[in-house]
Amino acid sequence: MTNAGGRKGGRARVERAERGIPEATVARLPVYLRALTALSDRDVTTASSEDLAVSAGVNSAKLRKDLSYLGTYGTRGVGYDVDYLRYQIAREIGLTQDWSVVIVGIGNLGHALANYSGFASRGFRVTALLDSDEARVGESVGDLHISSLDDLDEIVRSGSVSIGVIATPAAAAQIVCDRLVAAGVSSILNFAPALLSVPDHVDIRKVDLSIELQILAFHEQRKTGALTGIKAGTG
Amino acid sequence: MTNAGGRKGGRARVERAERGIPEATVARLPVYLRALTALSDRDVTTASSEDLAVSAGVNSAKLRKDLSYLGTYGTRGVGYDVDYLRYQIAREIGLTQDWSVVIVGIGNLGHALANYSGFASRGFRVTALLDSDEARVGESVGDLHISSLDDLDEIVRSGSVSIGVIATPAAAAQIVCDRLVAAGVSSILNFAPALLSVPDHVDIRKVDLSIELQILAFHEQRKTGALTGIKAGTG
DNA sequence: ACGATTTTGTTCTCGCGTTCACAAACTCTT
DNA sequence: AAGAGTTTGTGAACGCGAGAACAAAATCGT
Ligand SMILES: NC(=O)c1ccc[n+]([C@@H]2O[C@H](COP(=O)([O-])OP(=O)(O)OC[C@H]3O[C@@H](n4cnc5c(N)ncnc54)[C@H](O)[C@@H]3O)[C@@H](O)[C@H]2O)c1
Ligand SMILES: NC(=O)c1ccc[n+]([C@@H]2O[C@H](COP(=O)([O-])OP(=O)(O)OC[C@H]3O[C@@H](n4cnc5c(N)ncnc54)[C@H](O)[C@@H]3O)[C@@H](O)[C@H]2O)c1
Repeated sequence: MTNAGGRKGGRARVERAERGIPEATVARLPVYLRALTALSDRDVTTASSEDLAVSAGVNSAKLRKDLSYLGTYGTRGVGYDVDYLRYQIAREIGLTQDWSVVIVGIGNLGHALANYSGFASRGFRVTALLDSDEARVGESVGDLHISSLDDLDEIVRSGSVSIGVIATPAAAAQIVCDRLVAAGVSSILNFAPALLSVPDHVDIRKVDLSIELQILAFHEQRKTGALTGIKAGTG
Repeated sequence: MTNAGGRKGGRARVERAERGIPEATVARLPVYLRALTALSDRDVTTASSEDLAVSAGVNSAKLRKDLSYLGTYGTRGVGYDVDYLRYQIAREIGLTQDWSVVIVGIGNLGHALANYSGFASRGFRVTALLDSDEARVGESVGDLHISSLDDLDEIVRSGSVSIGVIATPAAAAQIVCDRLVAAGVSSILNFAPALLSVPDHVDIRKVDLSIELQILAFHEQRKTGALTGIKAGTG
């Protein structure tokens, strides 16, 4: 009776794809990479999964399982060679090549991103800054100068740009996104607080600072037992 | 034989806590809030779970289940009253009160955050900007001027600050974090690419743009079939 | 008044991710 | 060379979250 509906039929036997790395693992690989770099900088040549796990802030079993998806790079009884593992993870992520990035919307946030040196050091090369505000076009930020959005197609094509960063107001985000996609960009990082729709072949990730603060506020409210709900009082 | 080890004993019967909202749900509440605000701005007074789900970019069953953790705010056969639901979610998150925020590290990113109007409109009030660089102290950014880190304790105490944002270089992040905690801040948003350790009663969230780009790069590499691994060639 | 229609709230099932636990594989000591 | 010690890689159990499905509850039409 509980199961009156149609049955689901046979279980879809999913052959473990040759290279099917779980999404949760992918998100941790950069963390491991950072931990390995830190160890390498301290001239540590070998590290156990426990050492690495501490550096990365995760459980050691999880770390070992994550690494096992990439291959068998450790030595039982010894641990992992720091530089070797670092290279393997970098290769897996795709950091053995440089990636060209365009930033669209060079306002407060766009300026900060354009000036950030931490991208280049991780293999991301900001090749163009775009803005629709004609007053801003031509202005220079760091090594680059701001180009018009109309040059997008040419820039993407000639610069092999595959990653686009959206730092425009929310109202413009979808339009900018569409233009990026049309120009051939297939990965997008969105800072605007807006829901963007993209074709299947395009990957999109969002960073929303307001949401982060709201999540903190939720827990903060629980901690302080502020169940009265009304307090505040900044006139 | 497979199960030779010690058994785990009785199952921990977890009474569904009166207010045990799953973390995944908490993370989506701000998204629903934004969707509701957008609908309200368009003078929509009532919305079904399907309408809302589309606006928020989630599955409608998931949305209904999420909302059911908060209470019974819908009407069967009708849907949800937009403004009423919006208030209930805001109250649940804790946005019926203002939250004071301090930003530490007023460099590229800190400036952008300080100038961002989107925080205030969501109930977050930046009450102080702190930097260790004496040359910067006194400089004004928007309405505020930059204070010395030494004033942290006084600022936190007198301003009821509960949320701290770290936008310093990674090397300074842990020290700054410790000082925030010592001053009484119990929620921290960290932009520095560093692993921070905090006491149990402190919540910490991180935003790491490099990690986001690396995740995009991983998928991008798969898409372009760039399995050769060696290419790049920026001299 | 009552059946048809709509839509919520909730139950159930499935799959993913986390963690424990341990055999296999390696090094080190004697 | 053999045993003791160490650490990886992985099988298995478990818990959480996603989504399908449906009964309950409301409105609408006649
Ligand atoms: N500044 C922050 O710290 C911060 C924090 C969180 C979220 N955000 C979000 O990031 C985005 C940018 O924020 P900001 O503070 O830099 O805003 P901003 O107003 O300072 O900058 C926006 C820039 O985008 C440009 N622009 C507008 N429409 C455009 C279009 N169609 N094509 C190209 N460029 C266009 C504008 O000319 C401007 O230079 C916003 O969506 C904001 O909500 C910013
Ligand atoms: N700028 C970006 O777009 C961006 C992107 C991703 C990550 N980040 C990260 O955000 C952080 C800040 O980046 P940024 O570009 O603004 O750097 P920045 O160098 O421009 O600014 C850092 C600021 O922190 C201050 N500072 C240093 N030590 C301090 C201390 N102990 N106490 C208080 N203040 C201190 C400095 O005086 C400076 O004003 C870095 O960790 C960076 O990796 C920045």
